[in-house]
Amino acid sequence: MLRHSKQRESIRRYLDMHRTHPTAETVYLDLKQEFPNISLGTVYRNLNGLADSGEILRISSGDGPVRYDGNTSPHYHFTCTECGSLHDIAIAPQTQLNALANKHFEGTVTGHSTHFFGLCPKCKNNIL
Amino acid sequence: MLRHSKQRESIRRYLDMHRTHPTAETVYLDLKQEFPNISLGTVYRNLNGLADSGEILRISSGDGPVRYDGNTSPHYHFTCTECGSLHDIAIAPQTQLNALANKHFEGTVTGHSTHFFGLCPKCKNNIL
DNA sequence: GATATAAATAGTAATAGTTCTTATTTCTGT
DNA sequence: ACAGAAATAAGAACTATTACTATTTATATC
Repeated sequence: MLRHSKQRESIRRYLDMHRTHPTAETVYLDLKQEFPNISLGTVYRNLNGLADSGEILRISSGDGPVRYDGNTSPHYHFTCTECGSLHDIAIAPQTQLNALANKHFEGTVTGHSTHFFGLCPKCKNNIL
Repeated sequence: MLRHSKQRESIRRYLDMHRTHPTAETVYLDLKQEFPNISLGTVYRNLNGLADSGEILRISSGDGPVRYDGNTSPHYHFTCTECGSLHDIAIAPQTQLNALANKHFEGTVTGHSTHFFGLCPKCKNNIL
């Protein structure tokens, strides 16, 4: 039986208000203002629970810590190879990729995860 | 100045002969037959060096250890959500994704990494 | 071939990110 | 109010990887 907790509610609200793709560590440090005794384990447990139930997204660039996203509407992500910043890319789900992959694979492809790389707007202009 | 080493040569050869997408740990344990004193650090250093110079590929599914691939010809990868096995998917580079992403992003998208998920042939048949 | 030098190694410590364990606290149904 | 179950805080443990350092090894030059 799932029970209410102030901490989980606060984590959910944090992700809903901040569209900064924070790490567990960032959420933890920020929520310490509200809950001085909150523990990192609680943040991880709840972030992963929320992600498992589809209320938030887990973003992994393949490098560095996992980031979380309160925006569950379909979109993709981008990491700047220069400064490491993470951005949203508003393109529709590329479901044709799954279909294409299925044609070339004996198993069943049900999904994919695509992460883009390049230069963010800031770094694009700061190139010396 | 880059110098020859028996260990690096053996690691390169291992990746060239085994198309099993091994982890650094697996390469380490297997090469111990040939070099009983080889160290895990040496394996990591060389795998990463080879990947940086484009001689092998680094594969990250976003979960678990990095895997390495001696097959540098363009292809994609798939992880079975049931058993965790990793497979090749022989589809051509989807460069149009970068173009599409660029249209919806202020920065410059130069590449992407796509990883597929689903059921491998074995697990597809073993569903009880 | 001997030798100097810089690169690579083995062995191990250290780190980053995350999960696990346990005693305590807090929900919530009765 | 209270019992039982779920969630928590605190910290230990774990996994994957990188860093450090003394020693070994490759290779350019003599």
